[in-house]
Parts: sequence; C-alpha cells; structure tokens
Amino acid sequence: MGVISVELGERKLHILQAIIDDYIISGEPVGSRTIAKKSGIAISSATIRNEMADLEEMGYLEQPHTSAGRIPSDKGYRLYVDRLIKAEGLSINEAKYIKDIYDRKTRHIEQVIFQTSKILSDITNYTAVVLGPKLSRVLIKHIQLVPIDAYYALLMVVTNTGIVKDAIISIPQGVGMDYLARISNILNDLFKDQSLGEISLEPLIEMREGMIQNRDFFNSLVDALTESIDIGDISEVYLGGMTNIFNYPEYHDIFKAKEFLNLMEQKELLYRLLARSQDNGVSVTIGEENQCEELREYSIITATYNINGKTLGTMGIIGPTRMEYSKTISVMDFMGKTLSNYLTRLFSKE
Amino acid sequence: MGVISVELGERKLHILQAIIDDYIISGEPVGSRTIAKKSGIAISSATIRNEMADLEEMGYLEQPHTSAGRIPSDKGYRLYVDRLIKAEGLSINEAKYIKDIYDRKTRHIEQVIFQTSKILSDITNYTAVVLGPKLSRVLIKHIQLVPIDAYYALLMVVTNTGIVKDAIISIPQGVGMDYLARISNILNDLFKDQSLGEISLEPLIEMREGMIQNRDFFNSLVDALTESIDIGDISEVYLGGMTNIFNYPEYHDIFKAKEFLNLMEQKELLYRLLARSQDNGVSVTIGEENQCEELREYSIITATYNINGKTLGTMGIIGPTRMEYSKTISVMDFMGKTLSNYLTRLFSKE
DNA sequence: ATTAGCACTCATTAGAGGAGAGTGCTAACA
DNA sequence: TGTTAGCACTCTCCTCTAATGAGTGCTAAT
Repeated sequence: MGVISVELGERKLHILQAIIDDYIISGEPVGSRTIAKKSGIAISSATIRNEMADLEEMGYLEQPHTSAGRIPSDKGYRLYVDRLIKAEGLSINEAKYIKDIYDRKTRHIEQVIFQTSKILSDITNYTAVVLGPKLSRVLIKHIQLVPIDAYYALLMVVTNTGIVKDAIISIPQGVGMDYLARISNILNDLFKDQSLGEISLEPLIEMREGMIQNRDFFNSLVDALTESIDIGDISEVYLGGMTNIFNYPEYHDIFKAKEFLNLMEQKELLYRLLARSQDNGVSVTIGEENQCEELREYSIITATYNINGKTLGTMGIIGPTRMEYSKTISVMDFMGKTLSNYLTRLFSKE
Repeated sequence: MGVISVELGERKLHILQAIIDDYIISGEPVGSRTIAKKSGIAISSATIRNEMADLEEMGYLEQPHTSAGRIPSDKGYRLYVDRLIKAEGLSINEAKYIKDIYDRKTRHIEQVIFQTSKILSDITNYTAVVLGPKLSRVLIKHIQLVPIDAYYALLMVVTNTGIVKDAIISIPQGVGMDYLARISNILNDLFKDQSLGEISLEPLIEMREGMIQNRDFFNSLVDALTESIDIGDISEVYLGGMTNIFNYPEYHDIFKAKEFLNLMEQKELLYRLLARSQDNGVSVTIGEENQCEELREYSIITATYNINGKTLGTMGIIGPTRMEYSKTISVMDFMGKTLSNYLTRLFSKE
C-alpha cells in the first residue's frame, strides 16, 4: 500500500478529501462544479472532472449512474480515515457535558455503562453499543453462601467491579449455618483474587469426589458457579439511540430500517461484533471490511475501556459508511479514556 | 349504552362484524360488494350500502373519502370487542410451544419475564411489553450485611421472587464482622416478611437518633435501603418484537415508525401505561381511549400475572387499532394464567 | 323493504415531456 | 503538456395529464 503516495498526487488527495467531506454531510453524489467552488484550490471543474475519472479508475470513487456525481467507495473511505482526517477535538460544551454526567456518582457499574451508551448516541447521532465488563477479566473479591431459609441458600460472588452475581441453590436437610460458613471459607480460599477467566473448578470437583454426604449440594454448587462464569462471559450489551439511523435519508427505506433494527435486537451478534476488536485504542471498520454480511453498508468504530490499564470492555458506534469519521473517532477516543479514568478511580482501591 | 341493542338490528351487527373482520386482515377500506359476497347473508350490495350508511351515521364506521369503502371507527372496534368476538382458543401447537418454553426451569425470574415478552411478540406478531414484578408487592425474605473487605460491605435483600437487590456501602473503621452480623439480625427482625411497599424505615431512623458512633454508616445504610426500594418500584420493563410494527403497511411511513420506536425506548412511559391497569384479567384499550396522546392510533391489550393470586405485574401487547382482538385477547388470557401458574409453582413453597 | 342501474367521485397509475445536474470529449489555450 | 471552455449527451426527477377502476349515493322499479 505504500505505492499509494506515488500513485496519488497531492492534488488528487485534496480533491478526494473534498469530495468525501462533502458527501459525508450531504449524502448526495458530489459533482465537479461543487468541488471547484468549495475546495480551496483554484482549478476549473473540467480539470477536476479529469482527476475524478482517474480516482474512479483507481477505485476510490464510484458513480451511481453516468450523469451523476461521484460517491466515495469503501476503499476511498479507508484512505480518508488512514491519511486524510485530522483529529478534531471535542467542543468545550461536549467535554463538559460528559464530565458532568460522570460526576453523578454511582457504584453500580451497569448504570455507568448504560449512561455511556446514551451519551455516545446523543453526541454522535449514531447508534451506540457498549459491552459490560468482560467477566473473564474481572477479579473475584469475595464469595459467600448465605442461608435464606431452611431450604435455600444464596451463592454470592462479588467482583472488583462491584458486580454481584448471585444464584439461589437448594441446601440439603440438616445442613447448618456453620457448615455453609465453612464452605464459604473454602470457596474464598480457592478463588479469591482470581479472575473469572482463570479460575478452574477442578479443586472443587476433586473435593466433591472425597465426599459421601451432600454430593447433591456440591453438584448444585458447581453448577451455579459454572453458570455464573459461563453466562457471565457473554456480558451485558447496552444499546443507545437505535432510532438514530432514521436521521439519514439513505435509511428512510423501511426494509433497510427493519433489517437494521432486527440486527440491533440480536445481542449475541453485537457482542461478537465488538468483542473481536481487542486491541486497545480506537479502531475503524468500514463497510465491506465487516465480517458480518448484513453490516456491509455500515461502518463501525470501536474503543476499549479499562481499569488500571487492564482492558475490561468495548464500546462501539454503528452508522452509515458516510460517517463523520473525524468527529466520531475523537469522541470514541475521549470516551474510552474518560470512562477508564472514572472506573479506575472508582474500583481500584484494592 | 344499553340503547345499542335497540338501535342496532341483528343484521347491522352482522355486517359490522363482517366489515371489521375483513379490515383487520386486509387493512384496506371494505366495500359493499366484498361484504355481499363474503358475509353469510344473501343480500345485495345495495342493501348493504344502505346499512353501511346507517352504521356510519351512528359512528361505528368511517369513510376515508367519498368513493372509498368503510373502515371501523374506534367506537366500532369497541362494540366489536365487547359484543361481537367469540373467544378463540389457542391452537394445540401454540399451547405446546408455550408450555415447552416454560418447562426449561430457571430460578431467575428476570429470564422468565424476558422469555414471556419474546413469546408474546412471536405469537401475536405485535410488540410486547412485560413489567417485572412490582417490587412493592414482593416480600422480603432475608436481609444481610456481608463484609467484602476492610472498607466495604454488601447490603443484600432477598425477596420471595428470588430477586436479589444489592448495594455496596462503605463501613467505618474498626467495625467488625460481629457488629455487621448484629445489624443484620436487627434488619431481619424489623423487615422480614414485609412487602417492600409496606415497610417503613422509621424504626431504623429512630435507632440512628439514639446512636453516637457510626452515624455515617447508618446514613448510608438508610440511603441504600431507600434506593433499593424506590428505584425498585419502577420495575424492569422488557420489550419484545419492537420491529413487528413494520409488518403492518399503515406503519411503513418512516415518521410513524420512528415515533413508535422512540416511544418504546421510553421505559417510564411504558411502565406508566401498563401499571395503570391493575384490575385482574385481560383489558383492552382502543385508540382514542388511550390517555397517552402519542398512542391514539394504537390499541393496547393487557393482562396481569400473580403468585398465589396476589397480582405481581402486568404484560401488554401494543399494535395497530386494527388488531386481531379475538386472537390476541385469548393469547393474553392464556399467558397470564400460564405465567402465574409457573411462578406460583416456583416461588410459593414458603 | 330490497335491488338493479347509473352517474359521479376520487385515489392511484402510467406515460409524456421538460428541467436540471452532471458527465465525457474535443479543441483551443498558456 | 497540463488546463480550460464549450458542447452534446445521459439520466434522474418532477410535473402534468389522461385513463382506470373501485366504490358510493340516489332513483326508480320490483
């Protein structure tokens, strides 16, 4: 790809940029006259037409039909994102708006994540998806079996993100509080300070083997732990601004709209979509680059958040390929950092 | 309204029914010829035209424009629902489908409620809203303060529906496990077996007055309890089949669709909408009967579910006024009863 | 009271024509 | 050789018109 800079002269790049900038705002094919007037350089529309024809041949532009202007191809957007956009800081108002919201303290991380999805969709005007903390990355702080009544006890797992997983399990006749307390201690000794991803239930299962009494109880205990770890890993998915897609005329078509909304209802799909991008920082996927067939007309921008530098989860923005990349990338970068700071402050006093 | 039966002869009723039956399926204004052919009675279209003119004058029908067929008015639908529909049982397949899903046991009531919303929207092809258990109706089974580490403890409230509300509160220096256990016991004595709606924090606040040490701790305790009760009452709202509205051509308009989806995103609105109908059994609200301005073009059918006959929550279906009332009412009735049975079996062994 | 017949209404559809935006090409120009 | 003005051409979109047809209301006959 290093050849690009040879292929593409300064002027071509400038024209490509002008076209994409215009198309992102208008959504309409861009003609040579428009560029001749708006772009800084003083060249005639005829010259620009020649350049545009070249750019089309190289695959950066497309033409919906013969007598229309040009629209960027996915390859065009890729070049644009990689080389043409300049970082665009958030406005003071926006930064303040975000900070203000995070100032309302909660210790409920779900609330925070939910808020984040709302903020993202509000600011960007696209659809936001935020994954809750990937539970395999989360540390166990405390496990306890709490008796509720004669028949049931509550298995409780508290993590360093303040999340509490609980499961109700039935206890056999004649098991007393002291017994539960003993088991609690054992569980704590076994699992404390391990991450949910690392822990192995082996020792517990071995223990069970040695037992004659209360095997049923141990079974349900193992089951409950397994479940809270497994189910846990497909972490929560929070969606914000689903209907924002209607703001863009190319999705006024009812079938496209329905298709999109149906995708957004499939939490597992969204999870897979975001969970993949594990690299830190902001990453951009444009149109056809998407693995997912149905999302070939959308772009996705993701960022991660962490506690103490340890990546915990992902947030994403989904919008049309003619997305305001510059603005959106800045927002994602800012939000990733802000959320990470917030969470670190909140949950890291070990 | 008793006059109706005088005003409306047998034949008018029959015609009205035929028109509504047809319109519910087709969504197109119904003409006299259609009725003459389809409805059982052998009358000419001219006669039916006369009857239709009468029905329109009485307010049961409307005419979109002079040379179109008739469509039912909300008043017409009301008459239809109250007097003309016959109960329509579920098909064996449907009943089986539902039973099968409820057979997969979970003790997580949220899961069950979520499933319910999916089932409802799947079977009816409308949008389903299900409210989680109204927490004011739910009984406290157990309260406990569990120390997590030197700085924090977990306040845990277990209810008879298996829901666990938890809050992390910070504990003052030098407070030991035995102290927390003592407080736990006090809380249990005070609140056990009361419903969240009934309990008063008065005694706790009084206790605080008598204290010199640890006032801060008591404050956060009271706060946490207050919060889990208050926030709790706007119970969870589960939505299923949001995009089902797109199945009906009259909502292919992008603005209507967006308006609808925006409404569905407002959980509090949905909560208020359903929480109102507290009477047991199925209730139907048609078009203009809706309090909510924006829902004047929709009909809502609600049913309640209970544990041991004690009403816990509400489920609802939202769809166009030309809804398949007969079918939907049956489904709601069936689901209300099925869910109640299921929950009763699951949570009532006191 | 019912119905056949007919004139009338109005939404919907298809087609024709014109306007406008934009292109590619050619020839002239610096 | 790169740039530009000019022009014919293409294709979409809008508007206008006419035709179609479903459905009505009224009248007169049964």
